[in-house]
Amino acid sequence: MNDIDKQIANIIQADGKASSAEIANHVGISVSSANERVRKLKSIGAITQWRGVLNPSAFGVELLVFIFVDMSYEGEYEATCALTECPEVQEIHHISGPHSYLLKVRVKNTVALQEFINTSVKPLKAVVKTETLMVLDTSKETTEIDLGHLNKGG
Amino acid sequence: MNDIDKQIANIIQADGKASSAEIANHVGISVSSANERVRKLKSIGAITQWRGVLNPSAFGVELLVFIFVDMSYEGEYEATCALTECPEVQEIHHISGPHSYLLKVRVKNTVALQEFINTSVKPLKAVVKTETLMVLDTSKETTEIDLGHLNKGG
DNA sequence: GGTGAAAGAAGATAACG
DNA sequence: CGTTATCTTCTTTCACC
Repeated sequence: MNDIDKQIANIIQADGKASSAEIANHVGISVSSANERVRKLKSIGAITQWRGVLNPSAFGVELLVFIFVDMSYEGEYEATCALTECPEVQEIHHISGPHSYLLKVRVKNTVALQEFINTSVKPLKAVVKTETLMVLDTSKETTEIDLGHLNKGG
Repeated sequence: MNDIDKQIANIIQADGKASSAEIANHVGISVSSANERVRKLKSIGAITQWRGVLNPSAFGVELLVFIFVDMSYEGEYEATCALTECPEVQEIHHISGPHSYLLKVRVKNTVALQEFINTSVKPLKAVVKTETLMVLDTSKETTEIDLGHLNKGG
């Protein structure tokens, strides 16, 4: 994992459709070498997947919310497993602070949100309390990580 | 935008490397038709981009945090613009409730977090207060949206 | 909208320097 | 690690239903 690998990863995380030729040109190596590096980055789990990103509202999914979920220790594992299975749940984070978990959830509308909370969250044994934050507007949303100055702070 | 389009979008959001032939097979149309539908989904903005997803820890980015940012109205726009430019910031959501904004931020470690808050957040005029939630563990993280039962709740 | 065929581009593999 | 050659696969385009 040297600087060229990071450059390649950076290209791919910005454009999943970048061809091997484009990658090779940008980092200044041959196509076959670029191919080999991408293969290796994938095999060691540095690049985990390729995805198309959809515009939720184009599919009628208009609501984005974050939900704090407070859980008791008993049944915690089962609860997170159940939540993982919910297609509306995009992210599940175990967090520090007064709340146990933070969920990122996308649903069609408030009716669907109500239904999700009532049928998929509240029935879980471990769930003690929930607190929902409605997102009014999202000005940035990317999966890109900062590979620009990895020496920062370390 | 019919059912076949949604099926195609669903395949692509799960696997950005799915070939036209694979897509065509799965939805039961010809390769050229599948291609045309993908082109159209892209042109109408239903599919916004293709991305490779990196494993942050493979690149030394070990910390994920959510930061509540309270802002005054004055300078709010400039502040969000400035935050948008920060590579550490993956998401910026304007939210309801006592806090103004919720940021999703990835940095190398606590030192980098400290530096980010001190140099990129606190100096912004509109920023009144911040509250940082540390993520201890992430059990699910995807960009996929639920296209399975779009009639839910509507 | 959909199909199938053909030409061009890109990917994967292997031998060699 | 780069080059070249080869094989395979995907994409794009076009004429046609």
